[in-house]
This record gives sequence, C-alpha cells and structure tokens, in this order.
Amino acid sequence: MSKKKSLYIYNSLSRKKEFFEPLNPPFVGLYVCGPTVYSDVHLGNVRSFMTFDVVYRYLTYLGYNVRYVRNITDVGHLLDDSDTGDDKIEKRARLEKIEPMEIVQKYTNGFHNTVNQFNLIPPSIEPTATGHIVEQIEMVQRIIKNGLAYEVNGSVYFDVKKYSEEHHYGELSGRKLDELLEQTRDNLEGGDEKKYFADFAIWKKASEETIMKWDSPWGIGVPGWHLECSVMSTKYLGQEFDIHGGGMDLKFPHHECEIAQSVGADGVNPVKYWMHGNMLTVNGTKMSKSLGNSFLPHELISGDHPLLEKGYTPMTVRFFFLQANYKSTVDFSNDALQGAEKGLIKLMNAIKTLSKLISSEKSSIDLNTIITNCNDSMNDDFNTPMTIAHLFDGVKMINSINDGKATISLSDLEKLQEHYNIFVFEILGLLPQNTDSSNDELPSELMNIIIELRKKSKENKDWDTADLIRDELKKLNISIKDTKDSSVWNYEE
RNA sequence: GGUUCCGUGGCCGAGUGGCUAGGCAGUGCUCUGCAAAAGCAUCUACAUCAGUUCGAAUCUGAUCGGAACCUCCA
Repeated sequence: MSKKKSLYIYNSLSRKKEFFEPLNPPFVGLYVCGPTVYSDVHLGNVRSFMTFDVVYRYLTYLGYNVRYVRNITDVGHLLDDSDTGDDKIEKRARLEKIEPMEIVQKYTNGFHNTVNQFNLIPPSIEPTATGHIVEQIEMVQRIIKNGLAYEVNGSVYFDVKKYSEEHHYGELSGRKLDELLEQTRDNLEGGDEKKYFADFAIWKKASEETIMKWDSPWGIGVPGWHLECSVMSTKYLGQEFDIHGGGMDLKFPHHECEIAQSVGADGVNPVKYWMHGNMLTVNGTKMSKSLGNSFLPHELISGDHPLLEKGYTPMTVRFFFLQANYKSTVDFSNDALQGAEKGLIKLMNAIKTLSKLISSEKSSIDLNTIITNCNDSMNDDFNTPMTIAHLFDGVKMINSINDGKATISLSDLEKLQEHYNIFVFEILGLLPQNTDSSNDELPSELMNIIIELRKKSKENKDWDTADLIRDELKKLNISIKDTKDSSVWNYEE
C-alpha cells in the first residue's frame, strides 16, 4: 500500500499548495469554525462541514493522531458592532419567546441530527462559547496588557491601527487598510465608540434587556464573536496549531481578526495552514440564510421545495458535493443531482459485485495503479473528484471481472476489497444505502424463496409468472435483475 | 469602486504546455424470453481577441460574462 505521507494542502495564507508537515507529528490539530446555532443549518453549511469531515478522515487514514475541534457559537455573534450588543441568538429567542439557551439547545440538536444524516464524524471536542467566558475575558486582558485594545464605556475594542504598525492586518484576506477605509466611510459617522473604523469589539457592554451576559473587569457584557475561536483553539490545540478551516465567507473579517487577536494576545501567529471551502450556490447565487434561497435537509430528502423536482438522499448529496473540488463553488441543480444519484448507484452496485467476485489463479488487471492514483489524488489537496474518477476506473475493472472478461487473484481481490472499503466508506464517508433493512435476515431469506420460485417459472418458460413477480416486487421498490444463471435483488429509491 | 477567484462538450465536473479525466444523458453493437444491469465502440469541449512558443484549453495581456468578500453568513 503506497500510503505515503506526501500530502499537499492549499494554504489560503500563502495562496499556494504546500507540503503538509504537522508541527508535532504524529499529532495534528484541526480547528473548524462551527455553526452559530440561532436557526436551522442549511445545505451550504453542510457542504462546508463535509469538506473538513473528509480532511479529518483522510488525515486519520494517513495515520495522524488528529484532534478535531469544531465549536458551537452560542453567544456573542453580534448583529453588528455598532448596536447595543444584541446577538443573533437573543434576537431569535425574543422572536420565539423562549430562553436563549433553549434556542441554542434546539438548533444544536438540529445541527447534530443533520450532520449525522450526512455521515459526518463528530469532532473530538465541540466547545461552546458560553463555556469559555473566563478564558475569553483572560484573552481580552492579555490583549489590553499588550496595548492592543482599549476600553470605552464598558466595551473593549481591538486596536487595529496600533496592531498594523507592527503586524500585517489583512495578510489572510489580502486587504489593505487604507483601501478598506475608502469603502467604509459610512462607518465613521454616527458617534461610534471605536477609535478607528476597522477596530472590532472583543468585549461588548450588555444592555439592560440582554439576558445572556457576564460580569467582567469592564462591567456586565458579552464576548465578541471573533474571540471565541481564538480562545478555544488556543485552549485545546495550543497557541500554534496545524489546520484551521472554515467557509470562504469567514476569511474576512472573522479569520483575519482571529489572527490579529492571537498575535495581539500571545505574540504567535496561530495557524500553519488555513483552509477555506467555497460556497454552495443556487442558480449562481450563494445559498444563504439571509437571501432565503437555502434548502433545509428535510426539504431535500422529501423534495418538497419549489426548486427540487424530487427528493434526494443525504448520500446522493454527499457524493454530489465530493464530485466537485472544495475550493470551487457548486451550483445546486436537479440535473446535476440526478447525475450524481445514478453515479452513486453505479458505484455502490460495483462494491456489492466486488464482495461476491470469484478469484482466479492470476490477475489480468493492474491493481496498483488504481490504488496509487487514489492516494495521489487525495494527497493533492484532497482532490475528491479525481479520486472518485479513479474509483470509477476500478468499477470498470470489477464489472469486467464479474463478466469473466478479466481475472483477479485471491490476494488482489482482498486488496481491492480493502481499498474500496477504505476509500469509499472510510475516507469519502459514503454509506451503503438502506443498510438497516438489507442487514435484516428475514427479507433476505424471503427474497431467496421468491427468486427460487421465479427461477422455476423461467425454466418452464412461464414468462407471465416471472414478469408478474418482478412487476409486483417493483411496486414494493424492490428490483430484480437477471444475470446469466441467477437473479440479483435490490432495494430501489 | 476595491480585493480574490472563475468561465471546459446536452448536464455536472477534473486536468497537464504536446499523449484530448470521470460521472450523467445520447447513439450503435454484444449479452438477453423480455426488462434492467454490465461490456465494447462512438458523438458533442476548452468564453472572445491578440501575444509568447516548434506546439496552449493549459503561460501573458486585453475584452466580455459570472461569483464571493469589503464588518450577518459555512
């Protein structure tokens, strides 16, 4: 097995593919910005988390000991910096007339359910912002102590201007402060507490009505949104860690501010490799909550949405996403989804065939090329579409062997089965469809009897009966496909 | 307006300076009681215009079109 650790990762910071070398092998620290749990996650969110699910799976496959941290933002996601310190969750809580923590619990549960449906592996640690208020206050203090933050009326702002005297604010997003200034002139008006337009709140004074608030050296308030990620990544992965992931839309200002805070507090540039997943689009426009063009998971599965012609399984969607590079946008369309659906069935059927393949003395196929190609493409910045293409090369091979047009030795067969198990199920994280029912012994026994009966009627050239059996089973979403001297049955979608 | 990125065949999507991934759909053939599956073969390409080069879809420039970000977003 050519499982060489020659992984290259596209680093958003350098805008280049870089050879991946963990800071402390065999350990790898992976931090991914999780959801703000104020409403249902949509498919665009899912794609982002799925990207890093594959990253986690592949790093694990390579033998790294990965600590995977993905936070839950349950406080501090302010509507904006200039208002009264209201955040997204509180606003929602008022709307639904329940406790903020009920909102948090409700949508955290929803998030977990969704993410489970798409077979995402839970992170090693899933910390919450509210669980790290003390650490956040401490970080604010460190930043103040270093002279890079100032207090105004119970709020604390990060001093971007001061910071930029010695550091490069904008190194990740490629932004220049003076250019930013031109485009955000409006922000300078209106009695802002900030000294400089680009300053951002790291602690915000709470208003009377605010429900979730904490005491601090600056009075009652809430932590700033950007701060939690810096605090929790530092706490669980150290001041400097390997990979930080998130959606493209978090690059600025969120991730830029994270860098500034960490450098401002501890003097260390926190992340070695920054990874950013691209957006999911609908008719060419970003899927987002605020635009109202997002699909919710249950709409996707049922097909109950004006833009969907039918429902699609989570695995179809997973496969669909993985057929595109994570750095590209993916446009959601029925044609594309239906193509993915059929492609996935083809792949899964081949895996089923693979498990029943009969070995020969010798192999007439070149197994190592496929295995090497799959490893190489994953090593090339997690190129899943390429990997899937290589897996389809193997599908051709598997079907040829099944048709008797090629042969495979026992040791090669075992190797090939292992390869597909690892790549399809463990790395790409696909699941066989309908596992729950096909694992049941009774239907399988019953089907054997039915197929035997049908075989008898075929031998008697009683085509009416044979077709009747097949047609009636079809109504139960069970398909029968005849091979040379037997029949194969499957559940259909 | 600024920053970053993209424009590949009917649809989705990789990709390297020369040997034209892959999936879906189409066409023909093989197999087959029929159907499906599968196999084999095959048809549609690299936004436009210049330039560099022996050779460019791949490099450079311009043009056109699209997207994300520019303090809500994964």
